[in-house]
Amino acid sequence: MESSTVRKRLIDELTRGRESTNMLRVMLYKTQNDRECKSLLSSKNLIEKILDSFDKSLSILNSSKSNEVYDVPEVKLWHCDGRKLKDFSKRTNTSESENQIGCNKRRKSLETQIRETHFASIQDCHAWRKYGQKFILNAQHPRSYFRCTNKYDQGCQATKLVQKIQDDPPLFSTTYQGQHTCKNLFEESSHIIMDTTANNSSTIWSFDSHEPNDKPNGMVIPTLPIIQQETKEKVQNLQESFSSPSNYFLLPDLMTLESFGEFSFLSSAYDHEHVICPDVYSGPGSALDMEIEMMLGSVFNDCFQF
DNA sequence: GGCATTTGACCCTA
DNA sequence: TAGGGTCAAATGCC
Repeated sequence: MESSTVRKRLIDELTRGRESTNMLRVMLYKTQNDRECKSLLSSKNLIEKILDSFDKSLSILNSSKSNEVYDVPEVKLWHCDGRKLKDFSKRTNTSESENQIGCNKRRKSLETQIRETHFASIQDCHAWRKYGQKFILNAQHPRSYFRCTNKYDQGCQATKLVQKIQDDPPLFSTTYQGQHTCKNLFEESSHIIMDTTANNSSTIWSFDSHEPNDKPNGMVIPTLPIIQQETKEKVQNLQESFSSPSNYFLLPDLMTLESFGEFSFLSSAYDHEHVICPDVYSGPGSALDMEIEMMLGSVFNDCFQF
């Protein structure tokens, strides 16, 4: 089969799967607040579609005799201990070792993880502070450096660097270095809010689509959840309990987003008084959401890197 | 005023 | 020595 055809089929199938997954997620949240569970049957159908997409994609891959033309990433995570790193950008005159981001040539020795996404990573739920930006040799866009905001008060050594590696559709590569050793107050706060929502179901999770053309590859980017009045007070109390104004727990990574100016459509939600990070505002289905996001989201994100 | 971001300079390593 | 990573003063925003 011709490589371009295979590629197109793969993208089509994966796109379908991704759209279905997003729809499923919306349904699950809807079901969460809908005691009648009307959408359960449709959810089952969606799951079948997703599985079908996966099966077809795998079938296409398996039926191809060589993998040299597809450039499908085989490794999702790369480490600095000698395991393979993916070519990070369109460098042409550099050696392979120089293409290994954060490795070999530089001082980094901490464990490194690389993720490529169509957005600048908005759901890791850690507060990051930008401490540098630099144009990298042969890179089209500057690389931004972030450290955990708890670096000094808790000694957290986690850092990440974000680089835009493609314009259309926007593609970012985020390299996480080191583990968070800080106490993640997001997790604590989520428990408080979970209890609240479990009792009164006053939450609205809005996943309305924006303009389709605003999103790369027709991705459905959910709008941020809005907390209604009943939870407002508890969130305010939560915010007041934070000891320092330097702890910007509300949508920390949107700052990252905005630093790239690519997702200004989120600004309205970002400015909303009661908007918090989706991972923070964890309703009863939040664990499932995280799993979906981590498992399916990362899979599809990686698959789109042809 | 306090905080985050920007940016030039410096540090460190291959 | 080149170049990526980090620091810290300057600047801007709220």
